[in-house]
Amino acid sequence: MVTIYDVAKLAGVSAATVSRVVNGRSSVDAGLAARVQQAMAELDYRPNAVARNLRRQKTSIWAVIISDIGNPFFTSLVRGVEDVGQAAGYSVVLCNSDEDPAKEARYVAAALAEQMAGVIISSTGKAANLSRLVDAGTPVVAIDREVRAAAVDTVLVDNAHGADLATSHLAEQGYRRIACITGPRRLPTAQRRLQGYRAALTAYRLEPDDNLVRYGDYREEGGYQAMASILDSGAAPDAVFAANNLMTVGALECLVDRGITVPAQMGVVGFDDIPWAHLVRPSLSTVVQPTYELGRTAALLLVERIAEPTRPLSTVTLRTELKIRDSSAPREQRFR
Amino acid sequence: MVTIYDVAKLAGVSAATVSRVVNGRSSVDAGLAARVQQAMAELDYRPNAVARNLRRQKTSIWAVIISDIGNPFFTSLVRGVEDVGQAAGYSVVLCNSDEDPAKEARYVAAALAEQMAGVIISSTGKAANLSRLVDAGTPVVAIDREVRAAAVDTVLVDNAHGADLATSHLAEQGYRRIACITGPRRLPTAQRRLQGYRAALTAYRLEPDDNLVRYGDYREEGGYQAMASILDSGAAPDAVFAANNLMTVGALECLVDRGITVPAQMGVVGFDDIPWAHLVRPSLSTVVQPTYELGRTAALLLVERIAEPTRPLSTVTLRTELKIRDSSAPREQRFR
DNA sequence: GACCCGTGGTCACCATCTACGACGTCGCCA
DNA sequence: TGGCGACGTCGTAGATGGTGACCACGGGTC
Repeated sequence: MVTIYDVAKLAGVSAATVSRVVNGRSSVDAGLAARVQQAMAELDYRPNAVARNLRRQKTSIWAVIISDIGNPFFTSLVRGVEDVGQAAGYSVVLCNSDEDPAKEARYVAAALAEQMAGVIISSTGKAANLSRLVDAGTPVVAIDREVRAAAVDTVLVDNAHGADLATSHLAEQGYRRIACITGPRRLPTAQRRLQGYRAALTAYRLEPDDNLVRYGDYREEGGYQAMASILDSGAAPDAVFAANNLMTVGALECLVDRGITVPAQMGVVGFDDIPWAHLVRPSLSTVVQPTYELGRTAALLLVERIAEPTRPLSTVTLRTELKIRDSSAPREQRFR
Repeated sequence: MVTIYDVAKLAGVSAATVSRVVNGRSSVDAGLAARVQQAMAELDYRPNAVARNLRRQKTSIWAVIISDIGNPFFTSLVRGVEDVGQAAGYSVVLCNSDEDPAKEARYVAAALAEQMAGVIISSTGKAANLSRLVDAGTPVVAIDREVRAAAVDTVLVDNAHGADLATSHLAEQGYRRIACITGPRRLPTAQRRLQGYRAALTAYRLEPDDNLVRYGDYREEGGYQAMASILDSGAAPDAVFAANNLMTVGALECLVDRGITVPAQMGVVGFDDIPWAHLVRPSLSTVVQPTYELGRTAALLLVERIAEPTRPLSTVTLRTELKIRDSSAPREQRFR
């Protein structure tokens, strides 16, 4: 490995001068600087980031800890983070916790041990993981999922409102027995989306029925199971609102398997878009989240938090939007 | 930050002893070890990985550099890498090059500077990036895409064979004017898949026609454009083989927009599965790659390479499999 | 009494950064 | 013109946290 001393020796200066040239922090005589530059080029010198990190007590890497790499929700979110991060001089690496608090804890520990410059995290819900970062002084931004017990900047979408939109839309289309498949109980997004669903029922004077509600796991399998369970319960839904994209897919699969046609026999609206939603037949109505913007916003917050660690906490809530496609076609056209 | 010295002072031992307890390398008296453990717990001591990395001259992190985080192909591949990596004591972080050699170079530079323990990379094609890693002694495994000019272990799928399978299948189903949308010219996977397509044409005595071939960008947009271009050229295809999943989706969209029905007017087979392929109507026939296994195999090779840096290079080629669904239904049923 | 082994401390080292001080030059003023 | 202060530039030295080679010590064994 070529070190700063090798460069210094070749250029006939001290290591400190080479360091100054590399970092451009302090003024160095132009002639000397040129000699150093040449020596660096000649030796193909690359500063050792590990040593630099140790000395500076921080790195120039951000960790983005996401809860499910298989969920396309995160891909454009990550792009948003990356674009801002790169522009600000950071490398962005991704860690996949797979909804497993233990795996999340591992990555949090790694981020701490490696002294990452910042962390953006979609938490599995364990506040302790976040607090550990905050206590160590690592700048953190929570994304998609708020963590009440931890004092961190947060970027959310208006989950309740989006769910309300979706459910209201179904109600307006004439559906009367609207089921809801929400996410894991412990996740605030699941709670909020359920709230929004219930608010819409109330607004449209539809009878709430616990037999129409299930808690899934935010994955395809869970959506399938929940849909099957609702159907088997005899609750006789005529529509379903699924609280995330993968569960919507799972629910659809279940409906296909049971020979239930959408939307003729069952209206469907999902929360969060899926790629190729328009290729799926029938095309899926969904609550669309501004995923890229979510990532961007989180990254901007992180930049600000790094620049000013003591600034007051902020929570940014972004708007969702209902995208109406075929799976929630008006019921009255067929049955009234 | 709690350092090893703080722990040492509290436990009344030297820092070296604490280090020994932490790493369990050398024998330490049980009583002392217990005191050290207690002191560590009391202070919530976490070893500084940066300092350790500097001293040891390597980290315990793997970087997986992928070319498109939006492509679901990579998600299960990454899971395969992670499962093996975690088991072997490594943390796995993801870097997204977005098919941009400059971004790839950035991440390679970061992996070098941070002295990553190993790198698994799906290269954009710039051999220089790989060689830089190899020259610096970083263990590297190329995945999905071979890089001829670089001396690295490689894990591939039988691209030509898979493309041959897909094209032959279309031919057997009675399609005669089979188009091909392959990937960027510079990528070996694109070349191999085109080879396989041509081999199948030859085998079935179908006339090759350059008007039926396009080079896309492995993204949705490129698939759309390529499909449109083929249709506009007057080449009159009756089927199309698209050389990756996202381009297949793009091609389908184009067909939908033009009112061309699949498979009645156009048979379609894609390379690499997409999630929810069975929900898309018509359901998509695809060449399925063993993505999880790809990741797993690459990770295992990396482990071996780390253990034995001088072992001879190996290339593992995994089998693909044709999954027949509705988009390639027999042509003769309708037209003969 | 010599040797060995288990145990634990000392110290050099990893590559880089930076506070501090030294040195030289320049300008200003007497 | 000489002296002094200011400033720019550069080197020295210590610091960053942890590791491991080496050494010292003490007790046991032959």
